[in-house]
Amino acid sequence: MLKQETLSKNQQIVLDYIEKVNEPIKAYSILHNVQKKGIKAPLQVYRALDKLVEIGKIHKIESRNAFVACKNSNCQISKATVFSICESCEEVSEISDSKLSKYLKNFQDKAGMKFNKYNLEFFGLCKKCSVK
Amino acid sequence: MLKQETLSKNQQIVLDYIEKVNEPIKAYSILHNVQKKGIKAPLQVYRALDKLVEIGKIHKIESRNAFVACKNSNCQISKATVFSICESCEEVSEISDSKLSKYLKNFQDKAGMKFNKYNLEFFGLCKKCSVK
DNA sequence: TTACACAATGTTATATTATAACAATTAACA
DNA sequence: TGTTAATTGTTATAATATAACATTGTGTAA
Ligand SMILES: [Zn+2]
Ligand SMILES: [Zn+2]
Ligand SMILES: [Zn+2]
Ligand SMILES: [Zn+2]
Repeated sequence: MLKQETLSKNQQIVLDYIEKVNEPIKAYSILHNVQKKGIKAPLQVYRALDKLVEIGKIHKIESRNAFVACKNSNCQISKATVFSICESCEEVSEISDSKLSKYLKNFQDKAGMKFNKYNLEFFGLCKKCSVK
Repeated sequence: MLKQETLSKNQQIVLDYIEKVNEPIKAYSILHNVQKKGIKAPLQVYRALDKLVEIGKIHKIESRNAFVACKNSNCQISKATVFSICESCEEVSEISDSKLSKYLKNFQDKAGMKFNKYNLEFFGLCKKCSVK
């Protein structure tokens, strides 16, 4: 079987919603908001989320247990993610910095581990919250 | 009041256990293992964990919801953490690489955010699991 | 076309992780 | 000593995530 190129019904419903809200959102919040589309149980959401993360359409913000759509068309594999998170307003942005990416991709630890993935989360204050 | 320099009873019990096991461990696993010391409820564990994270004695591995003792005497503030995680055996190590630290500390994103903290998790296969 | 394999779905129940709320106690300090 | 903040104890509950199993859909190949 060829690799799936179209999303299934539930996957599409969940992705549509995540792309619409355009900010990190939690699984149960997704559930509440797609119930009118026929998705009834947490598992249906989590399964869709798993798949969408796997194919890089969305990312999980680990420190927040939240999911956000990928806006970075070139990270379709979800293997190298960098986010900035405002600790005041919780605004999250995906950072796309080729120099940083290259640096991290090539990073070698002393124990000789073979890395195939990383996730970096920066925390601080966004511009708006800095001036408050 | 001066900044606390000694740990409270529950904080010390939890820290002792985390340092003893010397690998990432989950909150409820800690709970089960310190019940003989008189800690009875999840909240007692979580409160101790919060404090220990805050003062940098332990770190949270966000992608695993687990906690590990800090072995890196110079990151007493828990504001700049880097881990390698083996996706096969789940071994976790704290990476201390001054060049990487400096690079990340000085990283500036395009939106002008002021960062005061970061957490980086690398995923891959450790040496042992690579040869399997 | 039929049979197969696999992906996706539906559903119920349950496991795991974490916090709310409130009362009581202890420790630091002016 | 009186005041404040930190810590503890306790019960209940919220929030996040998965197990298990039956069913349906979909692409592939005999
Ligand atoms: Zn992305
Ligand atoms: Zn902000
Ligand atoms: Zn550390
Ligand atoms: Zn390993």
